[in-house]
Amino acid sequence: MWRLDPTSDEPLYAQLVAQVRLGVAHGTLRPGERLPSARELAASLELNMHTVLRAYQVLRDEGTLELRRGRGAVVAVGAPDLTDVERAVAELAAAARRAGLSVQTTTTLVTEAMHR
Amino acid sequence: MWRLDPTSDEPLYAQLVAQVRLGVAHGTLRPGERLPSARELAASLELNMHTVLRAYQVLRDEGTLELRRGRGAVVAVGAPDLTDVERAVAELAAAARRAGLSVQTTTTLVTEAMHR
DNA sequence: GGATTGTTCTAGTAGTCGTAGAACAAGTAG
DNA sequence: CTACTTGTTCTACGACTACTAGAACAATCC
Repeated sequence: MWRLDPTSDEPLYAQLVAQVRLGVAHGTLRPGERLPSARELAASLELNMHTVLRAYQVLRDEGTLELRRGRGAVVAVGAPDLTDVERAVAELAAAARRAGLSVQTTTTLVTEAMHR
Repeated sequence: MWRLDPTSDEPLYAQLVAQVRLGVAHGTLRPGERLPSARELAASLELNMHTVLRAYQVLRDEGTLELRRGRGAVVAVGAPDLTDVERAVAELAAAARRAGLSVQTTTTLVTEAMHR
């Protein structure tokens, strides 16, 4: 876990957010599991504490994490069942690849479909 | 077409890019069709020409548009068949909604699946 | 009580977004 | 050929975001 690409156009905090979301969605991170503290993770990734905290706060605001002083960041309860979702994702990825669509166009289509 | 939201956190040029991509993907914009010139579109949307041109250049770099001086922006050839893709998108949107996933988490899963 | 950890504050640098004006080059249309 | 259109390139500016940095504070854990 925690593979960051500093040259990406995606902000570092957003990369952290995405990886935690994927971990929770895939079951790699289970409800109740404790993540490294902001200072700890920042030190090991050679980032600033505020960068990590910003990611944690985004995840807290969307209900993925619970943050408490002294204890750190804990994965919230209520992990959804993703078997249907993962099958649908695989089918979509295959269809989009056959059609020659870019990743961006595909995600744009998904975003459009979910906003209705 | 051309519905922009200036209050969105998504940049204006990115909104233009997404709309052209969707139009081409859905067949609303057909290969060979001519888009408004950058100055023209900027005037009608009350934007700066550079903002529109930035969107056009992104679309040119990914092969969606062809830009030529004096003629303007033309949709490139090679529009894919999207029947399979659209069915897969609809199924994924439904599954993600049932699982309670956010739009962002869902698109993150799609991006991850297509990068393999 | 002492250590840990999130919270909040100020502050600085770098880069992006959007706007703005201008001049230029290549193509179109007459 | 001429006039017009259109994309290309350049500099410049204000506003905002991303990231880093240091410090002090408050709630929690052991």
